[in-house]
Amino acid sequence: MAAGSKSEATRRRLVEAATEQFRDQGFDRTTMRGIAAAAGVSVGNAYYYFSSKDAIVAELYRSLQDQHRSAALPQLREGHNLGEHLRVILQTNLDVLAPYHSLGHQFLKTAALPVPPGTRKSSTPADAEQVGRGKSIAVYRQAVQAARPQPPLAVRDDLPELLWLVQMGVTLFWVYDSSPGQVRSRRLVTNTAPLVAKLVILSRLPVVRNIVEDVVKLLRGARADD
Amino acid sequence: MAAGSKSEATRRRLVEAATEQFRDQGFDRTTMRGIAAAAGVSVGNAYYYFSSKDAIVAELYRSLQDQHRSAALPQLREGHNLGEHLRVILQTNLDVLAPYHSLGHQFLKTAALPVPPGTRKSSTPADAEQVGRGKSIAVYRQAVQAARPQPPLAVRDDLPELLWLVQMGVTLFWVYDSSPGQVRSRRLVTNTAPLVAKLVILSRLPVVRNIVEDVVKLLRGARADD
DNA sequence: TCACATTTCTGAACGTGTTCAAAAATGTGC
DNA sequence: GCACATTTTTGAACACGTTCAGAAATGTGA
Repeated sequence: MAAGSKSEATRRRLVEAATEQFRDQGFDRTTMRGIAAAAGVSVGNAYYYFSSKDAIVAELYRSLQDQHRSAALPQLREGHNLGEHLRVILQTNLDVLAPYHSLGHQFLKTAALPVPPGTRKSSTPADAEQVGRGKSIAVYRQAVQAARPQPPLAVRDDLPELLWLVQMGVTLFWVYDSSPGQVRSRRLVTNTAPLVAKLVILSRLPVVRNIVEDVVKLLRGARADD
Repeated sequence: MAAGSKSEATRRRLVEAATEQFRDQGFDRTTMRGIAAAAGVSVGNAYYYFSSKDAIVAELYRSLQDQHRSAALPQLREGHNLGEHLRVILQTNLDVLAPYHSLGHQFLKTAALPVPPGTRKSSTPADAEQVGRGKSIAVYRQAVQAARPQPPLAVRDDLPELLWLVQMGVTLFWVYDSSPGQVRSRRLVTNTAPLVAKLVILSRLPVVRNIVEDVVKLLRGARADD
């Protein structure tokens, strides 16, 4: 067997126990002692694999992001329009996240949003950004590429990142959506997708295109590193 | 003296001690024991006045919102254009929040965003919304009213709420802005204000107005109560 | 097999937010 | 002033996330 497979097994048991308890009892009622017990190890040992309770949540979020990608990508069939693609991706996102709605706030805190100030690791220059941002944008790049009709050239390059921002917004809404089953978030997706698609089409008009360009510039300026 | 003035004094001492420690040491390093000690009372007594550490943060946020209103309103001089007003309000907001940047995430969690699902108090039908939402929107109503030239009639009614949403977005950005002194948030404000103002002017054009109307409908639909 | 280094694991201990029974202080009707 | 209810205060106690010194298990080279 591969070296460290025993270690990997322990780690996997911890993740599985944690995932189950997070899903069934939410964040607060899930304790490190409970996770460790369910995984058959001591508390201290859980901390050998995960530096904090939040770190386990972050791992869970990463895994959900992967599930989302795997579920969404095969549905991006060539020839559908952009609105359809956007709707599918956003809905799949909510589907995957749904069982963990009570963890939503932790997802934001520990993974979805930029690193909170004060905590840094200066490893490689390519530092850790929001979890899965790059990969998520890649999904939208695929969605844009496969869409028929093709979005106007003027916005095509920036579109994947903008659509990812829309996803972030929807996810933010979902996190704080207290409606039963988060119906309101589902409705938001239903309504947002065609609206965004319409907006993309309209960006052929100079007025709209200029606005979009301004917004893109605004976001770039906000991201600039000094 | 008014009845309960001794009690109010204790409460005030707690708030002052907490505010100072939150400002100087941030959220985590401020302890309930520390707050209680600085206020000259026991831990348990602090919980007689505030049901949790978060509740003190919520109170602080409420007070900062009031400060923001008091500082922003007198600057809304008749005759300035909407972009100026928006810039002033947003900048004042960051000015007031600045000393408490390390509390930003708590602000979001406990006050700025809608109540997290699962926690409810069924008092009066008019339930507690986001802290100060109504009052904040009133500031923007005033800003719109005093602006010259007046925004197009088509969007004038919805504008205050939309501008408040912009403020929420900027605040969200600020919370997770790790640039020194949150310069990026300041720049975001500088760039956002004129862009929004330009957009408002453009909403005279049918295309743009329709988009804005669609967005408003979208947000109303998301807020609807089933 | 042995000696030693590294990885994995343990459980007690610390400081935290929060709760609670009961004490002290204050108010109220007479 | 006195009995009693109410408000205010106390400090011990609980469960939690996290840390840590060291024990056990596993790997490594001879």
